[in-house]
Parts: sequence; C-alpha cells; structure tokens
Amino acid sequence: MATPADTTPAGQRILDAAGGLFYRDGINAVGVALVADTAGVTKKTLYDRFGSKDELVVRYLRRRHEDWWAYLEEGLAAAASPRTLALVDAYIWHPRLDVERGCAFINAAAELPPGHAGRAVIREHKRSVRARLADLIAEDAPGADADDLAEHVFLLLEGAIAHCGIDGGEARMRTVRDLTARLLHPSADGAAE
Amino acid sequence: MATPADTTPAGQRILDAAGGLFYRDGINAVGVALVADTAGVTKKTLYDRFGSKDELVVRYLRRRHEDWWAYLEEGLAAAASPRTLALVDAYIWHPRLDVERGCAFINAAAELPPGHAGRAVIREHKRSVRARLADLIAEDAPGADADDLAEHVFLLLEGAIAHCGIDGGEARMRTVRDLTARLLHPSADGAAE
DNA sequence: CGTTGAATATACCGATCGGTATACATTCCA
DNA sequence: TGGAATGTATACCGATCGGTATATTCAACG
Repeated sequence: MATPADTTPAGQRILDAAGGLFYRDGINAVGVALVADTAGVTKKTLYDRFGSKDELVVRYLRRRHEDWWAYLEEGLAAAASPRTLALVDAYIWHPRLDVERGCAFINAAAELPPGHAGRAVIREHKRSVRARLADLIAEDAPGADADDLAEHVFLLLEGAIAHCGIDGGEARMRTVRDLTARLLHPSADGAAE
Repeated sequence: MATPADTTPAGQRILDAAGGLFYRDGINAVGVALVADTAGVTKKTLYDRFGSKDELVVRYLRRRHEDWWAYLEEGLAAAASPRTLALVDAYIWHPRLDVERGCAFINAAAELPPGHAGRAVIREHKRSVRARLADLIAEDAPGADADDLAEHVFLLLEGAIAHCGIDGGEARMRTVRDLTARLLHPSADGAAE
C-alpha cells in the first residue's frame, strides 16, 4: 500500500508549494510544473503522490481547512468570554491570510467547475465555521436566538473577508468585530448612539 | 478613428458571448477561441475589436456593471419606501444572477492578477453600490448613522452573495432582507423577540 | 541479499493557450 | 469611383497545459 499522499517529505513540500501558489495566483493560473519546480520536485513525483491536479487541489483545500481550524481552536481555548469575538479575531489575525487575496475558499469556489470534488471541501469548511459560531453565540448570548444571531454574524464575516480580495484592506473585519460585539449586547445599543 | 469596440454588431455578439462564458465558467477557464466561436465570429474580428483578452475582460466587467446598475435604478425608481429594501431586492431578483455562480465581480477578483485593469472596475462597482446604499439608508432611517448602517447592510449583502457561489442557494439573501428590515426599524427589535 | 518505495532526470504526448499573418468579400460614404 | 471599415476563412506562431514513459539512484527493511 502506498504512503498517504501528504505524509512523505516530497509530498509535504508539494503541498506547501501548492498552498502558496494556488492561494496567491489562483488555481487555474498555476500549472503543475510550477508547483513541482517550486517544491524542488519532479512532475513524476507529484503525480506519484497525488495522481492528478484535481486531487492536489482537494488536498490543498483540505489542508488549508485543517490548519485554520487548528489555529481557531487554539485561539478559542485561550480566549476569555465572549469567545464569539475570538472567532472574529481568528479571521482578523489569520497568519496565512493575504489581505490582497482574501478567503482561499471563496476564491477557489470562483474557479472550480460545478462537479469538482473541492467544492464539497469548501462547503463543509464554511458549514463548520457557521456551526462553531452558533455554539459560541449560544454560549455568549444565552437569551437570544443563537442560530439567527450566528447567521447574522456569519454573513458579516463572510462579506468582510470576501472584500479583502477586492479592497485589499482588513478594516472591514475590524468593523465586523465592533458590530458583533454590539449584537452580543442588544441591551446597550439604544443608549450608546 | 475606429468604432468604439462594443458598438459594432460583431463586437456586441462577442461581448454577449464573453458575458455568458466568463461568468459561467470563469475567466481563466475560457479561451478567446471559444468566445469567438460562441459569438459566431473569427478570432481576427475579436482582436480587431478588443485588442487583447485582458481588454475584453475589462469590457465584460464594465458592461456587467452598467447593466446591473441600470436594472437597479429602474427598480429604485418604481419602489416605495423603504427603498433600501428595493436595493436588497435587486440582489435577490437580479435576472442575470446564476445562483450557482454568485457574484461575477467577486469571482473575477479571485482570478485576476494584482495589477489587472479589471480590478479597478470591480472596486469601483462595489464602491458605487456601497455609496448608493448609504444614500438610501439616509433616506429611510433619517435618525440613524447612515454610513454605519450602510456598512452593516453592505457586509450582509456581500456575505450572502459570496455564498451563493458556494451553497448554490438564494435563501441567505432573503435572510438579509429580513435583517435589513429589522435594522431599519431599531425601535421594534426588542419587542418582537 | 534482494525487494520495495521514494525519489531523481529527461523526454515526450496531444491539446490548448493568447496572439498574429495573409488573403478576400462586403458595405458605406466622401 | 475608390478607399476605409467591417467582416470571413484559414493557417500559423511559440508557449504552456495536464499527464505519461523510461531509465536510474538511493535508503530502508525482512
């Protein structure tokens, strides 16, 4: 049986290279030859490990999700209440977020054809974030309708990160933090302004 | 002097074909030969009219903006107060929105390289929508901070349409309509739930 | 010791990419 | 009447695309 595709050293380097290139330049704009060269690897090795570019794309998305999720949970474990804001902070301070490129998953969804296996990874990633957000909001605002509020905050977050790749600014994400804080404390909104 | 690139019959057909193909399949995934064939035109004619694929992409984005903007203003002219909701409706009922593909501008931004001229068209399009939204909110909610509220609603809208291309559903945009209506009447929010 | 797996290097495949060249037909207008 | 302008048809360009073939090296392991 073959080694799982991303555990071998060359496989890891390929995944690293693909992670940088696919995110920065887009999936369709990056050829497998460039990925292989960047990884210091032969195309043969790339195809031995991943079989096809489509599969490499799926692995790229999966790893991006896993890395971000680990980073999120790490932040949540260390965060004080309200932890909903810690999730927003994870968006803001994401170490692999290029403010000129925005969300890797939204970008990938714009490129991948309808039936591509990567689309399922993208949907599942966003679904997971949305679900985690609902948990945190139930924790932070016990009285409110957690799911309604989660949808509200989720849309704010996704709107802000989608516009990262257009404006190239992170200002909107900090705005989302403020708005989220206000949404978590509905009692104070009428008095403050 | 040459005819402006999009006024000639063949030029229009090229722009129509590009509009459908670039939006549905993505810009990088569609070759100029396919655009020309779909338009029933020679590649020579395409290059006579547009000079390069990059320029064709810019024209595609410009026309998409102009068409949507005309449609928006038409809807606003016929709408009753609060017209902010009419802008949300323009997102929802946009006749050229493919619910599986989401926003053409967000998708294009995911594909175009940093310096591409199309990026300026995209930024300007979104800036225009954001500004129009602020106008309408000032009209509908005279007491509130129009710009804060406009940013809030804008983020909701953009989050929803960005997720069209992921979920393939328009449900989120109707959620945004409800949320926007509530944001416009802050007096009633505490009582209803 | 010999096999197996992971890697290298290089060359190749047909297809498509964006873009150009050449030659010819039509229409309209000064 | 006679060029522009608009268009068609076809062929071509070098480069790159995703993917494959062949042959070789090296280390680990039973």
